[in-house]
Amino acid sequence: MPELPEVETIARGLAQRVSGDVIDSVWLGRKPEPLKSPALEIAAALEHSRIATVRRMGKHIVFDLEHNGVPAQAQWIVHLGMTGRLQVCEPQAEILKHTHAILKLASGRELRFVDPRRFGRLSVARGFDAGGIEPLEADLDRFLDLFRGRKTPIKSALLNQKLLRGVGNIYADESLFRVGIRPRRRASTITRDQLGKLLVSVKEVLREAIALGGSSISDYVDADGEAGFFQLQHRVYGREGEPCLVCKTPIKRIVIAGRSSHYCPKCQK
DNA sequence: ACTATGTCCTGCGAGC
DNA sequence: TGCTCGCAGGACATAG
Repeated sequence: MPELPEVETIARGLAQRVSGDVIDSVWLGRKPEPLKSPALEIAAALEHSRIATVRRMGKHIVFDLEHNGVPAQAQWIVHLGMTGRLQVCEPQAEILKHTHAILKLASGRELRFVDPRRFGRLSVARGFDAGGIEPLEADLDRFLDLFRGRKTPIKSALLNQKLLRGVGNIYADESLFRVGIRPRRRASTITRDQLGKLLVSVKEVLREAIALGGSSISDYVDADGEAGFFQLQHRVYGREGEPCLVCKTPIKRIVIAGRSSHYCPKCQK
């Protein structure tokens, strides 16, 4: 479900709501499938820890922990996959289907991880490395380096988290539309000048989306249960057959690396 | 080393 | 109404 802007929105909301709170106890669903680290390791790292900060790295949510004011070695890492949600609620709130983890907080509230499709992952790490570079912090030289000699379609390269972290299917399509590059264009065939413009539009799209609280397609909501509004700004994503907002040509949908890809055949070369 | 493809899951809407 | 099909904000493992 969530890409960089959605994860950023969620992490900010969580930071506001649970920073400073202490994790009294942890319940993890019996099936350890959504866990990347052993359940016991996760529980041991979380229980009796104070949540110092909550922040985003790529599409990951990082909880920095501390014990008695001393920063802990371990960090709690949450990846929401396609359908993962973190909800802060009162203990009496109905436990939703597909709830896989419940953290009881000293404030009396609970932090719950809900994920119907189970693509999300919970883990603990030390000095977590999300791989790739942060698009919003990328400078031109490092951005150009990512694509040098790559024959893969530019869309695939943008989605590769080992190169660039945080861009997903929606924002890749939207960024490419804004610079007029077709998603199937081989990365190595794009000029420096065009890649420079691509970096500008990636940043632009991500910043605008964050400002609107992300894109809510079917069920995405932030930590407060609020939907985002960037879906209203989508120019190609999800608009197959509808007229291009610039030239009226019907938007095309093709499949690249198993992912739906939307573009305007006239505006994008 | 890089690239393309299949797989993991559940739920929903479209079409019959 | 009820079924089947295709599709979904992601990331791996595997094969070539």
